[in-house]
Amino acid sequence: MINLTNHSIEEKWQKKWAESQLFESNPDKREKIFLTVAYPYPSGAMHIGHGRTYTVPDVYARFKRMQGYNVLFPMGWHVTGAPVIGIAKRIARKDQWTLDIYKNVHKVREEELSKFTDPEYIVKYFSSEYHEVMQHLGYSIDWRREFRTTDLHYQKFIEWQFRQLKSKGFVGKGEHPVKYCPGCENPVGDHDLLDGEGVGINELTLVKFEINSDYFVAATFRPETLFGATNLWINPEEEYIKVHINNENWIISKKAYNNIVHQKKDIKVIDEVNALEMIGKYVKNPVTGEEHIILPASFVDPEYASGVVYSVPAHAPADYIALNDLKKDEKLLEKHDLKEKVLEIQPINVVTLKGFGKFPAEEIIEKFGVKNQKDDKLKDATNELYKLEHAKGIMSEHIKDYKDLSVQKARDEIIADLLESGKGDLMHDFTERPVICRCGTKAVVKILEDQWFLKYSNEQWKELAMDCLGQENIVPPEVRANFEYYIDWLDDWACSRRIGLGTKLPWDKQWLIEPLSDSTIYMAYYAIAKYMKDIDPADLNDSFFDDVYLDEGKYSGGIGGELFDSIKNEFNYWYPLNWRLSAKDLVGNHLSFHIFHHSAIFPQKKWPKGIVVFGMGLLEGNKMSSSKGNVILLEDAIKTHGADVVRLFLMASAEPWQDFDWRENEVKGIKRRLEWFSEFAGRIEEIKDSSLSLKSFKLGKIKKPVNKWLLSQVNMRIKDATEALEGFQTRKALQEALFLFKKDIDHYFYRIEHENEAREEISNTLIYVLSNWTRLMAPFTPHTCEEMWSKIDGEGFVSSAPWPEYDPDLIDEKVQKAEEIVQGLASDINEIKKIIDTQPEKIHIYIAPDWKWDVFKIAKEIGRPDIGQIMGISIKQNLHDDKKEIAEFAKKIAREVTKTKYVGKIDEYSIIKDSLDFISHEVRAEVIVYEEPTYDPQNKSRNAMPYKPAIYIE
RNA sequence: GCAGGGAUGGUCGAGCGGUCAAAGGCGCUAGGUUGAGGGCCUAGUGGGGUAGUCCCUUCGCGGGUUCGAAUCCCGUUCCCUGCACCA
Repeated sequence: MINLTNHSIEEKWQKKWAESQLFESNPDKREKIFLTVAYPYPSGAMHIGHGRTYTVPDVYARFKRMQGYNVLFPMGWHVTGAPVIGIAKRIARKDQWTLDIYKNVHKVREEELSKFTDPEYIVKYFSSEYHEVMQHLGYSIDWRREFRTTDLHYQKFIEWQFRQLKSKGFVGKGEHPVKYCPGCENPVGDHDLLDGEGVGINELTLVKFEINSDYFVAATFRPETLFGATNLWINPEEEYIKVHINNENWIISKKAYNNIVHQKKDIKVIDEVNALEMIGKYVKNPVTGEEHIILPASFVDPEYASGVVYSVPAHAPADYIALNDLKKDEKLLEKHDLKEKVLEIQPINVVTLKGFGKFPAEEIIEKFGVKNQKDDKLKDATNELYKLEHAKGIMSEHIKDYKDLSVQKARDEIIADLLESGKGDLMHDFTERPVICRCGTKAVVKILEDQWFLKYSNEQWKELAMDCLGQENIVPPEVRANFEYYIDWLDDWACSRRIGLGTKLPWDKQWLIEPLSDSTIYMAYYAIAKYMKDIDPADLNDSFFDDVYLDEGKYSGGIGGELFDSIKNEFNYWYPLNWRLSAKDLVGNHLSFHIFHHSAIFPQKKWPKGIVVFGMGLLEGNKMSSSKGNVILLEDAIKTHGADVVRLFLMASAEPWQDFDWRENEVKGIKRRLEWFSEFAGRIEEIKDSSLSLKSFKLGKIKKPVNKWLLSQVNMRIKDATEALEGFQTRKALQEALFLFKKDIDHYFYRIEHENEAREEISNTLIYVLSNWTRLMAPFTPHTCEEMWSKIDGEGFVSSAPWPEYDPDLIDEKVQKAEEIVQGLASDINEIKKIIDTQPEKIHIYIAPDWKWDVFKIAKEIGRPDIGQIMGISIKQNLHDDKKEIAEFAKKIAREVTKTKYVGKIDEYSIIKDSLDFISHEVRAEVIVYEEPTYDPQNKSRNAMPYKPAIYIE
């Protein structure tokens, strides 16, 4: 047995692999496979969740290598991006929470932690840690190609990539809303927030209601309801102001100005407005031309949007109830002298909604039991109605320009119309509040101007991307629909950033290239990365990349011709990429970008060939999360369980695209299974009574059914495991190659326990099994398998041994069925024994006569439980004299036959005869099998059926 | 709301027209092995019945197609994931 937590064995093989340069892949005559997995963003320690991500490609790479392919599996470090900047700042600020996480979860030593005020240091620290852990796990990575995305060479590559995209017209300039902290004067990401994580940004429509050549500007999510407006709402307890913008004066709340000022150019405050005085005045509806009164409402949030709302009591529960509240509020009405004007306001229907009357707002308020405008249930009622009308609403008959349109469609058209006619505008606000920066300042939505975009909205580009996707293999196939959806849906993507590490936009150096955009075609960089250490970045001009990657133009620069040629050859050998592996949640951006960028830059023959998508990791049923401390570090897991156990568990507990759950208990189970496997050779030696060697081993002729059975099983497992691995189904492959296989072998050992003859045939069978099994397991547990392989004199490394190929001639359904018959017979006898509750001395077994086999075959060919037809054909063929018996039998098997797998006639007599020792032992009695029922006092033999011999116990 | 995926026995999870009372793991029960324990091996793990290989109920819920459905179709309820500037 191999001690799995004896790390010297792991180290020994890792060292030998490195010394023999086994995984350093160079172009040669063989067929190649190039696979990459998303390079990590090393802002923390590597935990078991990451472990699965990187073990899958390693297993596949090892598998393909054994199949004879030239496999390239490289690794790099994605250190561009903003998060580490925030982390470094927080460490510098001695933020306790951050310090705790890094000390206790990421297990960074005190003296190292003090250097973490430098973001570059953080990524360097963790990328070397990742590197080490990956080596400890025995990954078959070609480390000569390792790089960081801040390397000067890489930056040259990215600059080229972006100039390419720009020259093709796929990069454009525009504006874009972001979360922004006025205090820090910087855009903020989720990790920079104290509160408001995951909050989105909504677009609202601004509608201009004229009053004395100025405009009250109301914000709405539902501009299609403008036709049902009855009045305007403002909050009389808040301050309102007049601002000047685009030669217009807008009236909005003072607090709203603090947001809008970040979104509109050339906007300035020109006057204060007395809100109370405005109450009772009239504004003009820009689409209907009607006059609406301005009324007071406490529900109007002065901080949200513009602080002005127009009222649609027919469809907005808040408006409806605020109007009712006001109608009842004698004091307030009196105060503003509004009584008559308010009482005459009636809701106006705009949207027709099946199942509702003219005023759905009224109905939904009753349904939810909302009491007044301060009731919490108001929000639920509003959401409910909003959803219903959005999904199923139709514009009513009397809305002349938009009638019969769906609400969704009408809304889009109205927004476009308002913008075009200058009667409306757009603004943004958060979906939820509050959103607070870690510095304590309230964040706002800011429109960044001069922002650069990747124009994923470009139709030609989308088409290219679709074409590229169309020729790729997607694993699992269900996510293809996802890709199609996202490629269609993706809009322009802001690809420039103000803060973070990364490459500067080559033509506009104030911007950094955003990290999801500088990691889309870097697989092409791996192909050339191993040459970079001897190359001056200055020699990597655009002509270099044009020539190497696109075979366009001619390189002019300092790199020598011979060297240049091998770089170019190397790329053309490895590209296109065969497999790209990444996480499920990146389908909508990173992986789609990968497709977009390849299709834009590379000719079709260099387009990627396949994508594999990963699920998430759970820890004892809970989501793994470094920030919550709910992780196990890989390094720790390796120390306690051993590298192979960790690998095995990660591969066996779920398919790559499913979520896996790290349960300590099950990990221990896996460990025992692997120990069992590593003991296997020892058990064979015990049986053989001498040491094993694969040198000069030959299987020889196998005669015994049980040995044939095992050979059949082995070959079936090889076949199934290989097919599973071809499709990245590591779990299924291991079910076959380890768990079910182990059951076969348990069964086999149990079966031959009382076998004293044919020891040589048995040990030969077992050595055959061992040789195949060790190779079958090698991609999963390479250290254990190398150790076993060397102990049995396998040739070279098992890592480069030929992958076992199944022998179709050895997979024999009849042999498998025969074993089933023996098993079934023993358990049937035991069942009957239990029922009659005696300890018999003799058991007689009768097999089905030939005519029953014939009838059975006929029944099988008919395929349906049609007794008449079975009998008809059987009688016509004159299979048996006694028609009554045929009838009886036909009736019995009619239904049975649809449930039984028919593999042809089996010589049951010799099968059972060969297994008499085993059956006798199982049933603890003497067993006699008859070819003909020469002794059958109770006429039990008539019960015999194909695959089900009859039994008589006495 | 939009898109995608899912609901299987105590639990995790295969199966995706007949070989399905439904693989395998874990858990539980019994037996064997062991100095005890662990481990390992064997058997059982929805209910009932019988000299037998059978019957009944079950794969979210309700219908349907079929000689036959966990598997196909329709409806319905519930759950998970993503929806962007975050790697």
